[in-house]
Amino acid sequence: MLTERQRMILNVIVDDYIRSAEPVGSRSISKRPDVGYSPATIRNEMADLEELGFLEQPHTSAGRIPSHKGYRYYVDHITPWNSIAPAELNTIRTFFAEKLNVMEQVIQQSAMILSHMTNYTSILLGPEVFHTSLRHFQLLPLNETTAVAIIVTSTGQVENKTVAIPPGVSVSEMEKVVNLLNSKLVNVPLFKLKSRLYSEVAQELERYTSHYEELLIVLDSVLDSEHDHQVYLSGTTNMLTQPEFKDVDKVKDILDLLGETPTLMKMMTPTAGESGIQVRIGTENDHKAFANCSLITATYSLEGESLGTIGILGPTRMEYARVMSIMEIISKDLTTLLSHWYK
Amino acid sequence: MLTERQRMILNVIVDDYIRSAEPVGSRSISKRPDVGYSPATIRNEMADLEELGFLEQPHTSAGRIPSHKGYRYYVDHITPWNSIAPAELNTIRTFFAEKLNVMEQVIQQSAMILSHMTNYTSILLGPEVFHTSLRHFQLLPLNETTAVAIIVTSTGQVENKTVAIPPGVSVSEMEKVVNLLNSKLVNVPLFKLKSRLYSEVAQELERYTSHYEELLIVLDSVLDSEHDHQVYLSGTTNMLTQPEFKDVDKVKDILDLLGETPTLMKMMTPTAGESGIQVRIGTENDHKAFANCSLITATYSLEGESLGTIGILGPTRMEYARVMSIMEIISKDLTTLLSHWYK
DNA sequence: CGTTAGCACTCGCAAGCAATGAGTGCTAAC
DNA sequence: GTTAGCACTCATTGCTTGCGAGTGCTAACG
Repeated sequence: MLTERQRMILNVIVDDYIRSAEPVGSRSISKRPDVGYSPATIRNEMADLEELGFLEQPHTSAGRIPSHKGYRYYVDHITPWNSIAPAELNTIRTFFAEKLNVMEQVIQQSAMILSHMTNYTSILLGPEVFHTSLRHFQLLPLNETTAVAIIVTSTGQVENKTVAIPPGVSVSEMEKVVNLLNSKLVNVPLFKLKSRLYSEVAQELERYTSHYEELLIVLDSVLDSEHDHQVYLSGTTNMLTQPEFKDVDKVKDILDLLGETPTLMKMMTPTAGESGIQVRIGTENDHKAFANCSLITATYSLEGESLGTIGILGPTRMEYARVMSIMEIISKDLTTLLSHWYK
Repeated sequence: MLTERQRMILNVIVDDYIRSAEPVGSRSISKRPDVGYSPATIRNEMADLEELGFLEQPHTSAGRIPSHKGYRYYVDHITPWNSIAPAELNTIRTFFAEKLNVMEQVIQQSAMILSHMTNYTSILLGPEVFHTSLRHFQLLPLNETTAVAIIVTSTGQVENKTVAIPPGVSVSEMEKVVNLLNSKLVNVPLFKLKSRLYSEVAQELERYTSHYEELLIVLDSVLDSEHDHQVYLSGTTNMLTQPEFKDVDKVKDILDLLGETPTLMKMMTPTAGESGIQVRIGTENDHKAFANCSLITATYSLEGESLGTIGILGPTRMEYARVMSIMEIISKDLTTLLSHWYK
């Protein structure tokens, strides 16, 4: 569809624009040592590329900038992802060599590394509910009226919730309930807990205690605990350093959106069947606030099943090659780290 | 020091500037129905006020704006904190009437209410370590090599940490250790835990187990767990809506600072001996990034001892009266909520 | 003597305008 | 097919000008 020369020119334009954030003119392209054509020739090709929809002109008499389609082509044809210095690779490697034994810490630190290395905003999604099951359930009384319910998951995460003890329920009664839950619900995936509570536990519970209904309500609320505050952000203010976001209003929309955990989760949840590194350019993100942003995501996994997602959000004018290499490395390293842990 | 009329004029100027964010001229003051003087008279007074350091002129031939000293005077002489609508009061009251039984949730929600009602940024400091003690300690084995240590505090907070089990330690040994810790350390303030571990527990531990040293290292790291990730932010992007921060560079510094938890903690920790509502205007905050911001803080307490701090960060041109009323109410309500809980 | 009217003066700001220059499209020549 | 040349476009810059909001000062007024 595109001639070799057109591809080359498109590449140069995207690269240049990523660097400078300014429209690229024919003259500056022609002056590059690896381009052997005069400005006029370049101009002809650029006109063609614009007609094909790969380039845009902010206004007549300005240079060209890549269109979304142009970025898309560029991204789809990035060849060998060089563009990452050995020193940087080393940063990553030494990080993962460190002894980190809390999942949450690993994720958090990974987010920081990502945003620092790229100068964009990083969004990490923790291990997902779907692949995590209950390992242990516990209830610790605090005083006569309240207790802490503790849920330990198969990935070692611990969630807790303070609950009110229904009046009249004795300690031994509570113990029985806890034992019942552990025998019935261990190894059940988290997202199935609530349905299992009703299908398997409820009847038996009725036999154990007279406070059947109150207890069921409490247990329901415990198992309901949101397993979704597991979105980690880092480098949000990096957005502000990008020249395209010097307009405060635009950036506010973006930052506001970054504050909405549920939205982020939806955005970062991989579409079924897709794996590897995903790039969503500009309006391909279905949020209007991200119309001028690109989101690059990758998944990390355990035993072939994807556990979570790492993502980088930046302007459409993003250093795709570089970011994609970094993501590739980090997602792989996360995967191996996890498999070492749980083997 | 100031005449009645000067005070009145200063008040009008501050009020006006808070509303409009634009320098206030003599004419507009004179036109207010409650001001019975001509622009010329006002001008004379304004010249005096400027000489005294209460007002500033951005440039000749512009109106006046309050200086830091002017704000300070204004704040110190705010009289009846009216300025809060019954409907708003109701919002707060119904919020605190809701059944909230997790400390963390209360704090988080309070942060949201504060930022929503004021349209500024709210910073909340959770209950401090100093007034919290250990209620319960627990160790849950995950598999042969790792376990989750769980610490429940007297305020109902639960912290957990994954630790490696020293090889060779049996389950019964672990249980003994846990029992020992509970008998020795319950009701000890969190910040004393580590010293008590060595002074009271260590010797006895040596008699119980042959893995004395390894276990001590593990326990040390467990009790070390940072109790400091308890700064809650809400409405950070509200900063962006203020006209004085339409310059992205300034706002970036502020947002960056807001991301630094330790700095925030330091800033929000009340200076000894001070209580009630504190206002720090402009450069009174010792961070250069906050030179154009004001920080209003209040503490909430339990049984007379202050537990934590709530704060609002906004531009120096802040609705002091309004914000201070809201803070007053919320800090009091937080205090009563807590005392109801723990009584 | 405090207050006010009047007036000259300052100065930021917006509008208008010309010069600049980067960049284009087109045509004709190589 | 490539390139040199040229007329044209248009955002940006710098400059001038006029406007108006606001001041400070002086003199007059009750």
